[in-house]
Amino acid sequence: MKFATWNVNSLAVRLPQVLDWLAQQASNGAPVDILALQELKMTDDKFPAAAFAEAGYQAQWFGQKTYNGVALITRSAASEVVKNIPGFEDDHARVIAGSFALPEAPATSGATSARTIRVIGAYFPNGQAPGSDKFAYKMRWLEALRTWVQQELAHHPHLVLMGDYNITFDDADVWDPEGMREAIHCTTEERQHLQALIDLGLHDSVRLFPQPDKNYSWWDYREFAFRRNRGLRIDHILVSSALRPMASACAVDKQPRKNERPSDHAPVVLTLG
DNA sequence: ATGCCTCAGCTCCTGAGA
Repeated sequence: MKFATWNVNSLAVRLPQVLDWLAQQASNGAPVDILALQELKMTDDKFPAAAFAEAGYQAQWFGQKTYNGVALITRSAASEVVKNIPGFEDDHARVIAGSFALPEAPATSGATSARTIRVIGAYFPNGQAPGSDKFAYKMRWLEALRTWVQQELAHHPHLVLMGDYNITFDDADVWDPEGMREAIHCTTEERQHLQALIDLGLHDSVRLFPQPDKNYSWWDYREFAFRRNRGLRIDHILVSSALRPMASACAVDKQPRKNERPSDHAPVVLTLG
């Protein structure tokens, strides 16, 4: 079972690249089962559901004009779909969650929660700069997310939280750690929130496996940052402790960043089983 | 360089991204 997250920076612009990438993944033997998209930048009525259906995918989406917007593109049907963090007032479309059948679940337990996987796709706030109103919103959002994910984990031991976190774990995720010391995406406060998610019993999938040096998921469009590999690792797939033993591979796929007119983010891909 | 690139929108500039 294959999971992926990709901030596409406008689905209207990137749709052909997403469809090509899904087709290419399938032709390589293992199709993506669940793809979380961020930054759709479109209203719900503009979502290209028919194009995904033609490619063999169902979709759940939560759009917004100009900014934000998230979706789950999936081979099987979603249930228990939730949009945004319950109880947290938010003008932004940043979260979409769904439950899916888990084929690899242990046969010993008959509980529904053991046979389903809970998937949360999220576009974490950027935060702009420490001390700004947007940073304060990011902190409030992170606090609400943690509280909700804790509740979700209690009901769904098999849980994946993936998306554009807009937070680096540590200096290894930053091309210039000294230059970006306590800058946005790298502050102690943001990293404490990320650690608080880990402390709920989640694991950074990428770090479960050997990775290349300077392993990033986002590169600025400017200054030839991708060519120089001046990037950040801010897109993450966190898996719960119950799922961790099933993880067999996880990596950033840099190939789509080499496309003509690419997103500034590359997809991260996790294989379970 | 409070810029550099890219995208959306009340589009020939501005806000936002990260």
